[in-house]
Amino acid sequence: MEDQWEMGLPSFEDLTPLSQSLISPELALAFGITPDNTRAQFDLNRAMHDNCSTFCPSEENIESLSLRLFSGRSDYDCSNRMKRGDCFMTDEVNSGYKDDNGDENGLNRAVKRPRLVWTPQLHKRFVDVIEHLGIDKAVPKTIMEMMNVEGLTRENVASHLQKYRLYLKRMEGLSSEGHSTPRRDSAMFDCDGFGSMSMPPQSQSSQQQPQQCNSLPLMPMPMPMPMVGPPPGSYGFGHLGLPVASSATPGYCGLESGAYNMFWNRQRG
DNA sequence: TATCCAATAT
DNA sequence: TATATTGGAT
Repeated sequence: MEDQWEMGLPSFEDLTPLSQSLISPELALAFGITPDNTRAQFDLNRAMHDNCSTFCPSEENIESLSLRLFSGRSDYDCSNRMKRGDCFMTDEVNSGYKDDNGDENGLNRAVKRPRLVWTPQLHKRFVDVIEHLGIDKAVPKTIMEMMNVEGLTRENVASHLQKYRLYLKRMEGLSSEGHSTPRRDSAMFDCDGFGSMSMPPQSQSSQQQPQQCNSLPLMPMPMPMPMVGPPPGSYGFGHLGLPVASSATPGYCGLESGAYNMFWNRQRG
């Protein structure tokens, strides 16, 4: 039961090793990518941060590759973004793209990280960690580290945590108003979408010893991002299993199926 | 300098 | 609405 979030996830064997090239030799050839400048030569951590769709386009998406690669805004604030770790420079593709700064050479361009989709599985892990730590000790960096999810950034977690705290606050408000049952919009943080709310640690967290929490292993296994795309082996989305959405193409890669939206059954009034 | 966090932007 | 980004505070 505690491990339900693992259901449907690829097995370890199913995952493509990061050391393995993510693009076919044919594609590499087509884009003029030599072994010296492929992903395998990058810092693997950096590679894990990439949107797989950027580098593993399905054949039918190849045409939009260059758009997706550089559809982010110009790198006007890149030094800051780099510092915050949410963009990186690439010299990988010379697509002829011309950005706002008139840079035609395709070098040292900032590539915007695709936005993360918090799947129920991912959120479950998030909540597990918070329960493990206790809400008072749950800060973005710690949560990120304990979640042990490849590619997940502190900013991702911070943003989600902010929202989660707002949710908790709202729930507190409701309970203090005498609502015995939370409204259905708590489904937002409903892990499985069927009412098994992941309640905040709050009172339990202070007494809870880590060993007593069996929802997280003490040495958490690295968790790949949930797969939401084509199965491994194809050149579609999902080699790294990054559940990312391009802001330029909302809903791309069938993200709806993994996102909260399908669980969001908000009732007003 | 790194991080947190609330406000704000997208 | 969900998530990213910003900027002040620590």
